[in-house]
Amino acid sequence: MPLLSSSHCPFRQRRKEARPAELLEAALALFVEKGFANTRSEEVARLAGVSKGTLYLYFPSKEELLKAVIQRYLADEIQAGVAEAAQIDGPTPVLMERLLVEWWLRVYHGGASGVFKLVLTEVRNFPEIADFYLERVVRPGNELVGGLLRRGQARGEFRTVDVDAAVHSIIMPFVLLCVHKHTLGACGLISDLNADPTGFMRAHLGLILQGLQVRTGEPSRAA
Amino acid sequence: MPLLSSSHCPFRQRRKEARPAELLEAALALFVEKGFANTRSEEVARLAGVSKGTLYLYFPSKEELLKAVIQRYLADEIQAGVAEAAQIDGPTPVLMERLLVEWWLRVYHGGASGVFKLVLTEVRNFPEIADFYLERVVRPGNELVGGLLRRGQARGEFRTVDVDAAVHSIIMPFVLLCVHKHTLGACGLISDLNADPTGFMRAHLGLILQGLQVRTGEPSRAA
Amino acid sequence: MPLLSSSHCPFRQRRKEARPAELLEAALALFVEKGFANTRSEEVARLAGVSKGTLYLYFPSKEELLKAVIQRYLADEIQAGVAEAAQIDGPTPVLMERLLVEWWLRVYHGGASGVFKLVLTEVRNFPEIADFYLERVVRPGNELVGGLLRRGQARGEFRTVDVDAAVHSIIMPFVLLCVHKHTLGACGLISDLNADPTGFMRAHLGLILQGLQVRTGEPSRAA
Amino acid sequence: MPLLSSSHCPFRQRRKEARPAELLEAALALFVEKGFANTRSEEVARLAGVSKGTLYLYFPSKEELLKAVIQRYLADEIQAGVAEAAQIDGPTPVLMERLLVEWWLRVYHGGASGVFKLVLTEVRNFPEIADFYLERVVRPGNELVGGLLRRGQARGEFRTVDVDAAVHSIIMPFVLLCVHKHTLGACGLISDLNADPTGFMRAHLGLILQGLQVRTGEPSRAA
DNA sequence: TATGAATGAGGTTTCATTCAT
DNA sequence: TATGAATGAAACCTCATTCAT
Repeated sequence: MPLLSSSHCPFRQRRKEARPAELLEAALALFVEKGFANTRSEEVARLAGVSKGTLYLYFPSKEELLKAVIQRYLADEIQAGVAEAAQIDGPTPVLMERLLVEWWLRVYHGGASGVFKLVLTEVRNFPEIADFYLERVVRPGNELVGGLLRRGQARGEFRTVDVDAAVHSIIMPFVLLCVHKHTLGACGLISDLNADPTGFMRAHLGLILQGLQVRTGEPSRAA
Repeated sequence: MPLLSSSHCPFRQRRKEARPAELLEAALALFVEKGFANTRSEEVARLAGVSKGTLYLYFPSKEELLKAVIQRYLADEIQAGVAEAAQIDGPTPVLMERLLVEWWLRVYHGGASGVFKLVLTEVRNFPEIADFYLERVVRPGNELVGGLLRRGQARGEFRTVDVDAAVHSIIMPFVLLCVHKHTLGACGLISDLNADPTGFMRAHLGLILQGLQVRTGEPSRAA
Repeated sequence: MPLLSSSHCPFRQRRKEARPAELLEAALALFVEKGFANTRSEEVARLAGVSKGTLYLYFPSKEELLKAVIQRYLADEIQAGVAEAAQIDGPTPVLMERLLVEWWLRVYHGGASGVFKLVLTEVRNFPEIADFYLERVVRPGNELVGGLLRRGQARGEFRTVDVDAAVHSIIMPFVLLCVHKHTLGACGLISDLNADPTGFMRAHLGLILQGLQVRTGEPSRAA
Repeated sequence: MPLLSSSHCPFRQRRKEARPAELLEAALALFVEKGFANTRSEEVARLAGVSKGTLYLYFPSKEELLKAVIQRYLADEIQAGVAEAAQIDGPTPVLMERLLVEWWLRVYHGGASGVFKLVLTEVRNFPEIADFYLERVVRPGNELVGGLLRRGQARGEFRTVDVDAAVHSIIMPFVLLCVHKHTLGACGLISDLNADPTGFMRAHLGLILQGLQVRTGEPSRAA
């Protein structure tokens, strides 16, 4: 990022560089809340504190703005999680608990949370989103969790299961939790779920980890 | 005087009674595929084989059509599942496997499948949908699965777990599987998941059921 | 009117012959109340107790229905007034008072009243109406009142005035009173005027008749 | 930063300020000519030299445009008349002749003329118009003329009559003259009336003033 | 760089009229 | 004769996008 770019007029310069981020933030909030088609581009501009025309200086169309929002808010968080995963060590169940719950809580409370709803809502209309989402979100996510599962199996900590299916069993509730936050949860309902996301995440992972335990008398893969 | 007016026109009469269902079917397909806002009401009419104006003879507005679609396609399937659950008996794990997988496969392959996407997509714009969805879908569903879990715990088949959380651990992947069918799955991607939904459902439930098993040495609630 | 026309099926026959009148009555009420463009042809049919299609068996279009309404409800009343005028005799001021007030009260309380509003409202859109209205309403009316004025002048009862202008001075408030009944008067307002139309008519004619009196010292035409 | 934004665009600025008046003028002409319901909002825009969308930048709906037209074109003229009346003095009959005929000729030839037709045509559909019309037009008008009548009676110039009724006898032909200008008069007919409005107004007022004269031998109120 | 006035394609909805029964 | 389901032209209004300033 050009933190110290071209020099004249420092104030406008700073604004100019901040604009895209401000517009993306406004767009994320509104697209998630009202849906892409129901958000007027002027609303995005106003929420970002600029005028309609200015939006088009930074993004060529509303559709490109949508894509930019998704890219911006998903890639970061996912990559952070993957990077984190590479750095820690210890018994896999403990590791999974620490890594997944902590990571996903950041996702849940951060900007990326709403993007899950946005992607589900808009992929059919903008199929390019699918490619990006699969490449940058689904695949790294699956590999991260799948890697942990295989690690646990290799170390004899987990019993032998269909890794791909288990990955989905683990991740899907996490994803849907985010989606609910911005759909039913935003209507003042389903309070039990979104009232205590941490509690649910822990309970969910606890259930799954027990499901992965090596059953007595059953030879684990590592044995 | 048309003394027989109530049935004086067999062909048109039959059409008149068939229209609403035909329109709802067309609306479901298009709303799920393209989103509510991106579907022109004329498209719905054409797909149902009638003209723009005819749609408005049966539904007062596009918005009411949406609500009718959701009501029509969800209530049926859910109630069928609940009714089924009341009639069978046997060991709870077997029962869960049979009931949930069979039932949900019908949901997955039937019309209700797309409604999950539709609800997630549109609740924020039409909050009345939330009430209906919670009352008719979320609550009965949670009670069905929660009842099975408590039954298993009471019979000493399952260990003691947070029932509400476990319900979500079980159901959420089933729901998201339906949503994926109509989002990423419809983009020709994520073939592993939507290529073999039965396989995933079985694997998922297998993992969960093992997670619910009474651990050796741990006193179950029933013991 | 064919009161005893073709013989079979007396009930339907009677209905069939009553239909046009019933439709005209319904149309008058609705056109006056809501305006021509804001009245749906189905509403007219329903108020007349028939279905949409039946209306078109009797009138080829909504526009023709409008014209028929105006013709039907104006011609009668006006001609009645003219006919009446020819039959009475006596001092012209007394005659005018009797004739005009009585006649116009019938108009005011009858169906023709609303047609004045209807004509003012719709002539610009259907200029054929103007011809009919002028020929059948304006001209006979003017001639009736003008005739009375000239009769009074000839008999030395009225001073010499511009007859055409005086005709309008006399008639216009009568016409506007009818219009008000269906416009401002129908909004629950201007109660003083429409609360006592007879009172106003008498007072108005009284003022005019005094205005027509032969001034002392001024030679009347008859002298 | 656009520090001078409030005036940074002289040409467009001037247009922006001129637009509402231009749109109101176009709307008046078309609404009076074709009726409110028969005038497409795009026609109004085109006549004002702008596009459909621009109209909606200045008026939120066609209905609001109608109300704005009525307010704009009536209030001005009426208030001008009232203001004028307060400033002159002399014998009441002379005063009435001068004031009413001059004032009303301005109304007749100005924009307000058509609004009378518009109000009569549309009050039933938009009852809010009635309140405004009564408050701003009917009441001031009645008070103006009523005041003159009472002044004349107090000064012994007029005989005792029902003031309210006389007010209507005076005003109604003036109003209907305006209405005729835009209805029958616009169809190329009734030429005698609208060919010489001044003549009619004078003749009408002359007749009324004679009707108000103190009759010989009758004690006037002032005597 | 930033603005916001202007555009016009496009969407929802209405309703006069037709026609099979 | 009477019905009312069906049609589709036409109206209102929105909003993404442009461009003069």
